[in-house]
Amino acid sequence: MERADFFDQVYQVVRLIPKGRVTSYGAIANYLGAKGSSRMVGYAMNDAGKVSPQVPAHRVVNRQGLLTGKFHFGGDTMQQLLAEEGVLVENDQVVNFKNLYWDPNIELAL
DNA sequence: GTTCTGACGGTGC
DNA sequence: AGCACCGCCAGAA
Repeated sequence: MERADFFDQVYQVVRLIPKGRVTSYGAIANYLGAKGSSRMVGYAMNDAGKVSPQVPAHRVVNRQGLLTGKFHFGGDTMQQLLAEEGVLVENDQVVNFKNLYWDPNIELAL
């Protein structure tokens, strides 16, 4: 069995997020089949800064497109990283979120 | 071993 | 339309 731990699965998907795109915790959880356990996804992101390679958790936002975990990045790091990729963030919220939304269930077409 | 929290989401009121 | 509560699963105290 692959040690495809739930956390590891999350990292894989997040790393597949194309530059300039964002996704939601629920979308990832849903893709992993853990629909409803979106909290686990966010919790997994807690280790995103210690796993290798670093997981672009800055591309993962909540359903509202709000950078809920920006505080965990240590300030506005998350917002700046997104800005570097062309994702405008205003008021801790992704601009044109629905337009930049990247759904693994669709893009990865499982 | 038990209890609580946690970077969310959906439904109910 | 906005606010509140409950539910999912796993790790940490």
